[in-house]
Amino acid sequence: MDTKQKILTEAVKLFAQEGYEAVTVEMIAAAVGIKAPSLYKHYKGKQDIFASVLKEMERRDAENAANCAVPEETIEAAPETYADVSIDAFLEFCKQMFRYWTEDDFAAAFRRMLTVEQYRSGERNALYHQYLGAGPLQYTADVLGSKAQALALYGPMYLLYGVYDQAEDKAAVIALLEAHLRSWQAQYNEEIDRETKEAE
Amino acid sequence: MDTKQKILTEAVKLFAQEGYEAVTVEMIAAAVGIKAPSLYKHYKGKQDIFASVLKEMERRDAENAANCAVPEETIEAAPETYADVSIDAFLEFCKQMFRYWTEDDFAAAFRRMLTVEQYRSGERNALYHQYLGAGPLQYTADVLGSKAQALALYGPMYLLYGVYDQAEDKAAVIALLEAHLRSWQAQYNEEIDRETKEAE
DNA sequence: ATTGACGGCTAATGATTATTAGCCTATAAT
DNA sequence: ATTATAGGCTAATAATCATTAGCCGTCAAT
Repeated sequence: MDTKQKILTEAVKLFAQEGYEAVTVEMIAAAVGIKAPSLYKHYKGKQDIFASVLKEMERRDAENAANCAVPEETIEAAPETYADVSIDAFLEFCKQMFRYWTEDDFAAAFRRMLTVEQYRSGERNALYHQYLGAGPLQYTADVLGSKAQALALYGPMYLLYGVYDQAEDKAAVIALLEAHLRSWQAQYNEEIDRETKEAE
Repeated sequence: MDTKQKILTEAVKLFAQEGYEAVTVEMIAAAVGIKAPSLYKHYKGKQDIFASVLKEMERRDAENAANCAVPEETIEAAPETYADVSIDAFLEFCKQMFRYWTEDDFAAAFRRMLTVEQYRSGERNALYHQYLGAGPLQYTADVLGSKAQALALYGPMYLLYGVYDQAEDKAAVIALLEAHLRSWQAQYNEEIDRETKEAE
């Protein structure tokens, strides 16, 4: 029972580090602590393990999304009065997402796996962008109502994923993220002010 | 003569799309238009081809850097008077770099290759960050004298690499990049003003 | 007690693949 | 003219790998 799950968690780590083709079923089996043929008692083959990793991430992502208060109708519903508090909530959501994709072992490995597999097929490219690239960027743009502001907010976060991965001091990267979110908000507020004045 | 070079340009494209392990020497040979054993008249083997791709990029990068007016002592030398024109020059340099890493076929393929190979060894990870990750970020921070500003400037550019790769309308991404550079500069100028006033 | 399924193992198989051996042609240099 | 080299080819080799066949112990349910 436990073995079937462990195969997925070890496989995603190996796929992330080596890439799908470079990982042998023997490597996965060794990481789990069994022999290669035993894997076939749980999955139909290597492809099936990969597909199951995708399914497992889908499951975990839904689970995680349920735990985060996703701000749905923030700006559109109340652009004036509640803008500040809504933006605060959205930035908190951004921070939670960042921590999820870096600190959760499975999610972090999955992110790296998609990164190294993204160019191998249109399907994988779509998944990469859905989870990590154009997807979050578009979502942020929808929330903020501005593509340029979305780029200014999410771009640095996206870069920090890679910085986090290789950083010795992980806490320092989180601090850098928080500093970014604060300074983005300051700049955002100034632009809102400017637009409000221009509207007069 | 031409064959030896073509092997590198076809190999880097394949390595980018499939990853090193997933590429067979036969695939490279087919892309070049010869049979696999003929590759060994030019290179010692697959590893040697990969190593030669790295060397070739090093050569091209130096060549490209020579063509770009790299602003060395911009801010440090003249923080007050020439700050604006220096920043302009640096932003132009950023744009040139972005175009190089997206529009130059070899550089774009090399960037994707490093992206998918970055986790396979410490050496490759170091190369990835030198060319694309922490390296440019650090350089930008040195030029601007601010890590936060470097993140705000380079983060979105880094994200746009991925957006560019999958975009149907490449010109629109370049336009997005230019809009980003302009709005970053506006925000940067405001922060400089604020700091100047606080200093009084 | 027996049975059957679950999950491990070893051994075998067939495909793929990097690399080498050895051959042939054209062309440039002596 | 001859010769040597560069650069292509086919055929062979040895290794690696995914997958299958078939065996065995454990343990829960009948």
